[in-house]
Amino acid sequence: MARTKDPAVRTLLIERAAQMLRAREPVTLRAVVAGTGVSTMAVYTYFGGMDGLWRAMRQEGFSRLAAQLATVPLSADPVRDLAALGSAYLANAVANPDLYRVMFDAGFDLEDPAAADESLHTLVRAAERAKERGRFRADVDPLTLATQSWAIGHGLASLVTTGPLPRAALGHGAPILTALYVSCGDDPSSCRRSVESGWRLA
Amino acid sequence: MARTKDPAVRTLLIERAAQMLRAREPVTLRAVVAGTGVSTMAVYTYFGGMDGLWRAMRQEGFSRLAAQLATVPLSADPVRDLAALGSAYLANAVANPDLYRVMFDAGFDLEDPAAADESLHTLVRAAERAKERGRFRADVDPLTLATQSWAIGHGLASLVTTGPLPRAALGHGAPILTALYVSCGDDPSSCRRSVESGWRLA
DNA sequence: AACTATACATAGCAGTGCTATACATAGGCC
DNA sequence: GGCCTATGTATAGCACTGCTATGTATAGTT
Repeated sequence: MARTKDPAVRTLLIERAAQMLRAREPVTLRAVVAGTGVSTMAVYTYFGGMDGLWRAMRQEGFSRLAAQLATVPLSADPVRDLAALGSAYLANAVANPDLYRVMFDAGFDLEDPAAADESLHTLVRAAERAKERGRFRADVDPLTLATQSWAIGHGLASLVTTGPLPRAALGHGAPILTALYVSCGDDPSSCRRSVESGWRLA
Repeated sequence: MARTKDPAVRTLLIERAAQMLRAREPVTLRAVVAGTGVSTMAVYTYFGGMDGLWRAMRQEGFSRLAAQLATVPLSADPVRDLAALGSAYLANAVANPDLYRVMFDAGFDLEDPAAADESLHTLVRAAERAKERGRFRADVDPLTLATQSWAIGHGLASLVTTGPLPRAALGHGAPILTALYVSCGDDPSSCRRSVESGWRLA
Protein backbone atom coordinates (compact mmCIF):
# COMPACT_ATOMS: atom_id res chain seq x y z
CA MET A 1 0.00 0.00 0.00
CA ALA A 2 2.15 2.80 1.26
CA ARG A 3 4.52 3.91 3.95
CA THR A 4 3.41 2.74 7.37
CA LYS A 5 3.42 4.85 10.52
CA ASP A 6 6.43 4.44 12.74
CA PRO A 7 5.26 3.96 16.37
CA ALA A 8 8.63 5.23 17.56
CA VAL A 9 7.85 8.69 16.21
CA ARG A 10 4.69 8.75 18.28
CA THR A 11 6.41 8.07 21.56
CA LEU A 12 9.28 10.34 20.56
CA LEU A 13 6.92 13.28 20.16
CA ILE A 14 5.08 12.52 23.39
CA GLU A 15 8.28 12.28 25.38
CA ARG A 16 9.69 15.42 23.84
CA ALA A 17 6.50 17.33 24.59
CA ALA A 18 6.45 16.03 28.17
CA GLN A 19 10.08 17.06 28.56
CA MET A 20 9.34 20.56 27.30
CA LEU A 21 6.40 20.75 29.66
CA ARG A 22 8.67 19.88 32.59
CA ALA A 23 11.27 22.43 31.42
CA ARG A 24 8.53 25.08 31.49
CA GLU A 25 9.11 25.74 27.77
CA PRO A 26 6.03 26.61 25.74
CA VAL A 27 4.76 23.42 24.13
CA THR A 28 4.14 24.66 20.61
CA LEU A 29 3.73 22.72 17.38
CA ARG A 30 6.91 23.92 15.74
CA ALA A 31 8.95 23.76 18.92
CA VAL A 32 7.97 20.15 19.57
CA VAL A 33 9.04 18.91 16.16
CA ALA A 34 12.13 21.14 16.08
CA GLY A 35 14.68 18.76 17.56
CA THR A 36 13.16 15.57 16.25
CA GLY A 37 13.95 15.90 12.55
CA VAL A 38 10.34 15.23 11.62
CA SER A 39 8.07 17.87 10.17
CA THR A 40 5.03 19.59 11.62
CA MET A 41 2.78 17.27 9.64
CA ALA A 42 3.86 14.34 11.81
CA VAL A 43 1.80 15.76 14.65
CA TYR A 44 -1.25 15.59 12.41
CA THR A 45 -0.66 12.09 11.06
CA TYR A 46 -0.03 10.69 14.54
CA PHE A 47 -2.30 12.81 16.72
CA GLY A 48 -4.62 14.68 14.38
CA GLY A 49 -3.35 18.00 15.71
CA MET A 50 -2.13 19.63 18.89
CA ASP A 51 -5.30 18.70 20.77
CA GLY A 52 -4.54 15.07 20.08
CA LEU A 53 -0.99 15.51 21.35
CA TRP A 54 -2.29 17.02 24.57
CA ARG A 55 -4.74 14.14 24.90
CA ALA A 56 -1.91 11.69 24.42
CA MET A 57 0.03 13.48 27.14
CA ARG A 58 -2.92 13.18 29.50
CA GLN A 59 -3.01 9.51 28.64
CA GLU A 60 0.68 9.27 29.42
CA GLY A 61 0.00 10.90 32.78
CA PHE A 62 -2.64 8.32 33.64
CA SER A 63 -0.35 5.53 32.48
CA ARG A 64 2.38 6.71 34.83
CA LEU A 65 -0.16 6.98 37.63
CA ALA A 66 -1.31 3.41 36.97
CA ALA A 67 2.30 2.25 36.94
CA GLN A 68 2.99 3.98 40.24
CA LEU A 69 -0.09 2.42 41.84
CA ALA A 70 0.98 -0.97 40.49
CA THR A 71 4.23 -0.75 42.46
CA VAL A 72 2.27 -0.87 45.71
CA PRO A 73 2.58 -4.41 47.10
CA LEU A 74 -0.69 -5.71 48.45
CA SER A 75 -0.44 -6.91 52.02
CA ALA A 76 -2.63 -8.70 54.51
CA ASP A 77 -3.69 -5.30 55.87
CA PRO A 78 -6.17 -3.70 53.43
CA VAL A 79 -6.26 -0.39 55.32
CA ARG A 80 -2.51 -0.21 55.03
CA ASP A 81 -2.91 -0.85 51.31
CA LEU A 82 -5.46 1.95 50.99
CA ALA A 83 -3.04 4.37 52.62
CA ALA A 84 -0.17 3.10 50.49
CA LEU A 85 -2.21 3.67 47.34
CA GLY A 86 -3.03 7.19 48.46
CA SER A 87 0.62 7.84 49.19
CA ALA A 88 1.59 6.47 45.78
CA TYR A 89 -1.00 8.73 44.17
CA LEU A 90 0.58 11.79 45.75
CA ALA A 91 4.10 10.56 44.96
CA ASN A 92 3.19 10.33 41.29
CA ALA A 93 1.76 13.84 41.37
CA VAL A 94 4.91 15.41 42.82
CA ALA A 95 7.14 13.34 40.54
CA ASN A 96 5.31 14.64 37.46
CA PRO A 97 3.70 17.88 38.60
CA ASP A 98 3.20 19.40 35.16
CA LEU A 99 1.84 16.18 33.72
CA TYR A 100 -0.50 15.89 36.67
CA ARG A 101 -1.86 19.37 36.07
CA VAL A 102 -2.44 18.60 32.40
CA MET A 103 -4.28 15.40 33.28
CA PHE A 104 -7.18 17.34 34.72
CA ASP A 105 -7.45 20.00 32.04
CA ALA A 106 -9.64 20.16 28.98
CA GLY A 107 -12.58 18.24 30.28
CA PHE A 108 -10.92 14.95 31.06
CA ASP A 109 -11.21 13.44 27.59
CA LEU A 110 -8.79 10.59 27.06
CA GLU A 111 -7.89 8.17 24.31
CA ASP A 112 -8.40 5.25 26.65
CA PRO A 113 -10.63 6.11 29.63
CA ALA A 114 -10.20 2.57 30.94
CA ALA A 115 -6.74 3.48 32.24
CA ALA A 116 -8.23 6.06 34.60
CA ASP A 117 -11.06 3.77 35.63
CA GLU A 118 -8.60 1.01 36.37
CA SER A 119 -6.70 3.19 38.82
CA LEU A 120 -9.88 4.04 40.70
CA HIS A 121 -10.87 0.39 40.69
CA THR A 122 -7.64 -0.50 42.47
CA LEU A 123 -8.87 1.62 45.35
CA VAL A 124 -12.32 0.04 45.19
CA ARG A 125 -10.86 -3.46 45.48
CA ALA A 126 -8.80 -2.46 48.50
CA ALA A 127 -11.93 -1.05 50.16
CA GLU A 128 -13.80 -4.27 49.42
CA ARG A 129 -11.07 -6.30 51.04
CA ALA A 130 -11.22 -4.05 54.09
CA LYS A 131 -14.92 -4.82 54.37
CA GLU A 132 -14.40 -8.55 53.95
CA ARG A 133 -11.85 -8.58 56.73
CA GLY A 134 -14.20 -6.79 59.05
CA ARG A 135 -12.24 -3.54 59.25
CA PHE A 136 -15.12 -1.52 57.79
CA ARG A 137 -18.82 -1.74 58.55
CA ALA A 138 -21.06 -3.69 56.20
CA ASP A 139 -22.93 -0.58 55.08
CA VAL A 140 -19.77 1.02 53.66
CA ASP A 141 -19.91 1.36 49.88
CA PRO A 142 -16.45 0.62 48.43
CA LEU A 143 -16.95 2.84 45.39
CA THR A 144 -18.06 5.73 47.57
CA LEU A 145 -15.08 5.31 49.84
CA ALA A 146 -12.70 5.06 46.90
CA THR A 147 -14.16 8.23 45.39
CA GLN A 148 -13.82 10.06 48.70
CA SER A 149 -10.21 8.93 49.00
CA TRP A 150 -9.57 10.09 45.46
CA ALA A 151 -11.06 13.51 46.16
CA ILE A 152 -8.83 13.90 49.20
CA GLY A 153 -5.74 12.86 47.27
CA HIS A 154 -6.58 15.05 44.32
CA GLY A 155 -7.28 18.05 46.52
CA LEU A 156 -3.86 17.83 48.13
CA ALA A 157 -2.06 16.98 44.89
CA SER A 158 -3.76 19.79 43.01
CA LEU A 159 -3.11 22.45 45.64
CA VAL A 160 0.53 21.39 45.91
CA THR A 161 1.27 21.09 42.19
CA THR A 162 -0.46 24.36 41.34
CA GLY A 163 1.40 26.29 43.97
CA PRO A 164 -0.64 27.54 46.93
CA LEU A 165 0.39 24.76 49.31
CA PRO A 166 3.98 23.67 49.98
CA ARG A 167 5.05 20.11 49.32
CA ALA A 168 5.04 19.35 53.03
CA ALA A 169 1.26 19.76 53.01
CA LEU A 170 1.02 16.33 51.42
CA GLY A 171 1.55 14.99 54.93
CA HIS A 172 -2.00 16.04 55.71
CA GLY A 173 -3.11 13.03 53.70
CA ALA A 174 -2.40 10.51 56.42
CA PRO A 175 -4.51 12.06 59.20
CA ILE A 176 -7.40 12.80 56.84
CA LEU A 177 -7.46 9.26 55.49
CA THR A 178 -7.18 7.92 59.03
CA ALA A 179 -10.20 9.97 60.05
CA LEU A 180 -12.12 8.74 57.03
CA TYR A 181 -11.36 5.08 57.60
CA VAL A 182 -12.15 5.35 61.30
CA SER A 183 -15.50 6.79 60.28
CA CYS A 184 -16.01 3.60 58.26
CA GLY A 185 -15.75 1.56 61.41
CA ASP A 186 -12.06 0.77 61.70
CA ASP A 187 -10.56 0.76 65.18
CA PRO A 188 -8.87 4.16 65.72
CA SER A 189 -5.54 2.98 67.09
CA SER A 190 -5.05 0.10 64.66
CA CYS A 191 -6.21 2.35 61.82
CA ARG A 192 -3.57 4.89 62.68
CA ARG A 193 -0.96 2.15 62.73
CA SER A 194 -2.11 0.77 59.39
CA VAL A 195 -2.26 4.14 57.65
CA GLU A 196 1.10 5.31 58.91
CA SER A 197 2.62 2.01 57.88
CA GLY A 198 1.22 2.25 54.36
CA TRP A 199 1.96 5.95 54.10
CA ARG A 200 5.69 5.42 54.51
CA LEU A 201 5.96 3.24 51.44
CA ALA A 202 6.12 6.08 48.91
CA MET B 1 -2.17 65.94 32.96
CA ALA B 2 -4.16 63.86 30.54
CA ARG B 3 -7.16 61.66 30.11
CA THR B 4 -7.76 59.52 33.17
CA LYS B 5 -8.63 55.85 33.14
CA ASP B 6 -12.30 55.02 33.42
CA PRO B 7 -12.79 52.32 36.09
CA ALA B 8 -16.03 51.29 34.41
CA VAL B 9 -14.10 50.07 31.38
CA ARG B 10 -12.07 47.83 33.63
CA THR B 11 -15.04 46.05 35.14
CA LEU B 12 -16.76 46.00 31.77
CA LEU B 13 -13.90 44.04 30.24
CA ILE B 14 -13.68 41.67 33.19
CA GLU B 15 -17.39 40.93 33.12
CA ARG B 16 -17.44 40.46 29.38
CA ALA B 17 -14.46 38.09 29.56
CA ALA B 18 -16.09 36.14 32.40
CA GLN B 19 -19.28 35.93 30.40
CA MET B 20 -17.43 34.60 27.36
CA LEU B 21 -15.68 32.09 29.59
CA ARG B 22 -19.03 30.86 30.86
CA ALA B 23 -20.40 30.69 27.29
CA ARG B 24 -17.45 28.47 26.37
CA GLU B 25 -16.37 31.02 23.75
CA PRO B 26 -12.63 31.41 23.26
CA VAL B 27 -11.49 34.35 25.37
CA THR B 28 -9.32 36.17 22.87
CA LEU B 29 -8.07 39.74 22.86
CA ARG B 30 -10.05 40.90 19.85
CA ALA B 31 -13.17 38.95 20.80
CA VAL B 32 -13.24 40.47 24.27
CA VAL B 33 -13.12 44.05 23.05
CA ALA B 34 -15.43 43.36 20.10
CA GLY B 35 -18.77 44.17 21.69
CA THR B 36 -17.52 46.86 24.03
CA GLY B 37 -16.73 49.64 21.58
CA VAL B 38 -13.26 50.06 23.04
CA SER B 39 -10.13 49.11 21.19
CA THR B 40 -7.61 46.35 21.80
CA MET B 41 -5.28 48.83 23.45
CA ALA B 42 -7.69 49.18 26.36
CA VAL B 43 -6.67 45.71 27.53
CA TYR B 44 -3.09 46.95 27.70
CA THR B 45 -3.78 50.23 29.45
CA TYR B 46 -5.97 48.56 32.06
CA PHE B 47 -4.38 45.14 32.47
CA GLY B 48 -1.01 45.32 30.73
CA GLY B 49 -2.00 42.51 28.39
CA MET B 50 -4.03 39.33 28.30
CA ASP B 51 -2.09 37.84 31.20
CA GLY B 52 -3.22 40.74 33.32
CA LEU B 53 -6.82 40.21 32.24
CA TRP B 54 -6.61 36.55 33.25
CA ARG B 55 -5.12 37.57 36.57
CA ALA B 56 -7.97 40.00 37.09
CA MET B 57 -10.43 37.20 36.35
CA ARG B 58 -8.76 35.00 38.94
CA GLN B 59 -9.07 37.88 41.35
CA GLU B 60 -12.74 38.17 40.45
CA GLY B 61 -13.12 34.47 41.20
CA PHE B 62 -11.61 34.86 44.66
CA SER B 63 -13.76 37.92 45.28
CA ARG B 64 -16.90 35.94 44.51
CA LEU B 65 -15.68 33.15 46.75
CA ALA B 66 -15.09 35.60 49.59
CA ALA B 67 -18.54 37.06 49.02
CA GLN B 68 -20.12 33.62 49.12
CA LEU B 69 -18.31 32.75 52.34
CA ALA B 70 -19.40 36.07 53.81
CA THR B 71 -23.05 35.10 53.39
CA VAL B 72 -22.61 32.29 55.91
CA PRO B 73 -24.15 33.48 59.19
CA LEU B 74 -22.00 32.60 62.17
CA SER B 75 -23.88 30.66 64.80
CA ALA B 76 -23.28 29.42 68.31
CA ASP B 77 -22.18 26.09 66.83
CA PRO B 78 -18.68 26.47 65.33
CA VAL B 79 -18.69 22.96 63.83
CA ARG B 80 -21.90 23.82 62.05
CA ASP B 81 -20.20 26.97 60.81
CA LEU B 82 -17.23 24.98 59.50
CA ALA B 83 -19.56 22.72 57.54
CA ALA B 84 -21.55 25.70 56.28
CA LEU B 85 -18.35 27.34 55.05
CA GLY B 86 -17.36 24.17 53.25
CA SER B 87 -20.78 23.95 51.69
CA ALA B 88 -20.58 27.58 50.60
CA TYR B 89 -17.17 26.90 49.07
CA LEU B 90 -18.60 24.13 46.92
CA ALA B 91 -21.69 26.19 46.08
CA ASN B 92 -19.46 28.95 44.74
CA ALA B 93 -17.52 26.45 42.65
CA VAL B 94 -20.61 25.01 40.97
CA ALA B 95 -22.12 28.47 40.50
CA ASN B 96 -18.99 29.65 38.65
CA PRO B 97 -17.34 26.47 37.39
CA ASP B 98 -15.23 28.06 34.67
CA LEU B 99 -14.09 30.87 36.93
CA TYR B 100 -13.22 28.33 39.59
CA ARG B 101 -11.08 26.37 37.16
CA VAL B 102 -9.26 29.54 36.10
CA MET B 103 -8.59 30.46 39.73
CA PHE B 104 -6.17 27.58 40.13
CA ASP B 105 -4.35 27.95 36.83
CA ALA B 106 -1.16 29.78 36.02
CA GLY B 107 0.59 29.35 39.30
CA PHE B 108 -1.84 31.13 41.57
CA ASP B 109 -0.50 34.64 41.03
CA LEU B 110 -3.03 37.29 42.00
CA GLU B 111 -3.23 41.05 42.09
CA ASP B 112 -4.29 40.94 45.72
CA PRO B 113 -3.28 37.69 47.44
CA ALA B 114 -4.88 38.92 50.64
CA ALA B 115 -8.32 38.07 49.25
CA ALA B 116 -7.43 34.40 49.09
CA ASP B 117 -5.74 34.44 52.47
CA GLU B 118 -8.78 36.09 53.99
CA SER B 119 -11.02 33.25 52.83
CA LEU B 120 -8.77 30.66 54.40
CA HIS B 121 -8.61 32.70 57.57
CA THR B 122 -12.37 32.55 57.87
CA LEU B 123 -12.00 28.80 58.23
CA VAL B 124 -9.16 29.20 60.71
CA ARG B 125 -11.28 31.41 62.95
CA ALA B 126 -14.12 28.91 62.93
CA ALA B 127 -11.69 26.16 63.92
CA GLU B 128 -10.35 28.32 66.73
CA ARG B 129 -13.85 28.89 68.06
CA ALA B 130 -14.48 25.15 67.96
CA LYS B 131 -11.41 24.67 70.13
CA GLU B 132 -12.45 27.39 72.56
CA ARG B 133 -15.86 25.80 72.99
CA GLY B 134 -14.31 22.44 73.73
CA ARG B 135 -15.51 20.69 70.61
CA PHE B 136 -11.95 19.98 69.46
CA ARG B 137 -8.98 18.79 71.49
CA ALA B 138 -6.43 21.34 72.66
CA ASP B 139 -3.69 19.90 70.44
CA VAL B 140 -5.65 20.65 67.24
CA ASP B 141 -3.96 23.28 65.10
CA PRO B 142 -6.63 25.54 63.58
CA LEU B 143 -4.54 26.39 60.51
CA THR B 144 -3.83 22.72 59.87
CA LEU B 145 -7.48 21.85 60.18
CA ALA B 146 -8.49 24.72 57.92
CA THR B 147 -5.96 23.63 55.32
CA GLN B 148 -7.22 20.06 55.47
CA SER B 149 -10.81 21.24 55.05
CA TRP B 150 -9.73 23.36 52.10
CA ALA B 151 -7.99 20.43 50.44
CA ILE B 152 -11.12 18.30 50.81
CA GLY B 153 -13.34 21.04 49.40
CA HIS B 154 -10.97 21.78 46.56
CA GLY B 155 -10.62 18.11 45.67
CA LEU B 156 -14.36 17.71 45.31
CA ALA B 157 -14.86 21.06 43.58
CA SER B 158 -12.04 20.43 41.17
CA LEU B 159 -13.12 16.91 40.21
CA VAL B 160 -16.71 18.08 39.72
CA THR B 161 -15.96 21.25 37.76
CA THR B 162 -13.41 19.56 35.50
CA GLY B 163 -15.73 16.72 34.67
CA PRO B 164 -14.80 13.30 36.04
CA LEU B 165 -17.24 13.39 38.95
CA PRO B 166 -20.93 14.25 38.70
CA ARG B 167 -22.35 17.15 40.63
CA ALA B 168 -23.97 14.80 43.12
CA ALA B 169 -20.49 13.82 44.29
CA LEU B 170 -20.33 17.09 46.19
CA GLY B 171 -22.48 15.35 48.80
CA HIS B 172 -19.39 13.39 49.82
CA GLY B 173 -18.19 16.56 51.50
CA ALA B 174 -20.42 16.18 54.55
CA PRO B 175 -19.31 12.67 55.64
CA ILE B 176 -15.64 13.44 55.00
CA LEU B 177 -15.76 16.63 57.04
CA THR B 178 -17.67 14.82 59.75
CA ALA B 179 -14.97 12.17 59.91
CA LEU B 180 -12.30 14.85 60.05
CA TYR B 181 -13.95 16.83 62.85
CA VAL B 182 -14.64 13.69 64.84
CA SER B 183 -10.94 12.89 64.57
CA CYS B 184 -10.32 16.30 66.14
CA GLY B 185 -12.20 15.20 69.22
CA ASP B 186 -15.78 16.21 68.50
CA ASP B 187 -18.51 13.86 69.69
CA PRO B 188 -19.57 11.70 66.71
CA SER B 189 -23.32 12.06 67.00
CA SER B 190 -23.38 15.77 67.78
CA CYS B 191 -20.77 16.32 65.07
CA ARG B 192 -22.98 14.63 62.51
CA ARG B 193 -25.87 16.79 63.59
CA SER B 194 -23.78 19.98 63.38
CA VAL B 195 -22.29 19.18 59.97
CA GLU B 196 -25.58 18.18 58.41
CA SER B 197 -27.17 21.30 59.80
CA GLY B 198 -24.48 23.55 58.36
CA TRP B 199 -24.31 21.63 55.11
CA ARG B 200 -27.92 22.39 54.24
CA LEU B 201 -27.38 26.12 54.24
CA ALA B 202 -25.95 26.35 50.73
C1' DA C 1 -5.44 79.81 27.29
C1' DA C 2 -1.39 77.24 26.34
C1' DC C 3 1.03 73.11 27.51
C1' DT C 4 1.79 68.41 28.41
C1' DA C 5 1.14 63.95 29.76
C1' DT C 6 -1.86 60.27 29.08
C1' DA C 7 -5.40 57.26 26.91
C1' DC C 8 -6.86 55.81 22.61
C1' DA C 9 -7.29 54.00 17.63
C1' DT C 10 -4.85 52.15 13.72
C1' DA C 11 -1.67 49.35 11.45
C1' DG C 12 1.69 46.08 11.36
C1' DC C 13 4.83 42.68 13.62
C1' DA C 14 6.27 37.70 14.82
C1' DG C 15 4.33 33.59 16.19
C1' DT C 16 0.42 30.20 16.61
C1' DG C 17 -2.30 25.94 14.86
C1' DC C 18 -3.86 24.22 10.78
C1' DT C 19 -4.48 22.87 5.77
C1' DA C 20 -3.84 22.51 0.70
C1' DT C 21 -0.73 20.86 -2.52
C1' DA C 22 3.05 18.45 -4.45
C1' DC C 23 6.34 14.83 -3.70
C1' DA C 24 8.46 10.54 -2.15
C1' DT C 25 8.08 5.88 -0.89
C1' DA C 26 6.50 1.48 0.78
C1' DG C 27 3.41 -2.43 -0.18
C1' DG C 28 0.06 -5.25 -3.07
C1' DC C 29 -0.74 -7.31 -7.50
C1' DC C 30 -0.04 -9.61 -11.83
C1' DG D 1 10.53 -8.10 -11.01
C1' DG D 2 7.98 -3.85 -12.44
C1' DC D 3 4.18 -1.24 -12.19
C1' DC D 4 0.48 1.20 -9.45
C1' DT D 5 -1.73 3.03 -5.82
C1' DA D 6 -2.27 4.44 -1.35
C1' DT D 7 -0.12 6.58 2.42
C1' DG D 8 3.26 9.41 5.00
C1' DT D 9 5.99 13.57 4.50
C1' DA D 10 7.68 18.24 3.39
C1' DT D 11 6.74 22.99 1.90
C1' DA D 12 4.19 27.03 1.67
C1' DG D 13 0.61 29.71 2.89
C1' DC D 14 -3.82 30.52 5.34
C1' DA D 15 -6.45 33.01 9.27
C1' DC D 16 -5.76 34.03 13.72
C1' DT D 17 -3.26 35.04 18.16
C1' DG D 18 -1.07 38.52 21.50
C1' DC D 19 1.61 42.42 21.30
C1' DT D 20 3.85 46.95 20.07
C1' DA D 21 5.09 51.15 17.50
C1' DT D 22 3.17 55.30 15.84
C1' DG D 23 0.26 59.17 15.49
C1' DT D 24 -3.67 61.73 17.45
C1' DA D 25 -7.07 63.58 20.44
C1' DT D 26 -8.11 65.03 24.97
C1' DA D 27 -8.26 65.88 29.94
C1' DG D 28 -5.78 68.02 33.74
C1' DT D 29 -2.24 71.32 35.26
C1' DT D 30 -0.36 75.89 35.50
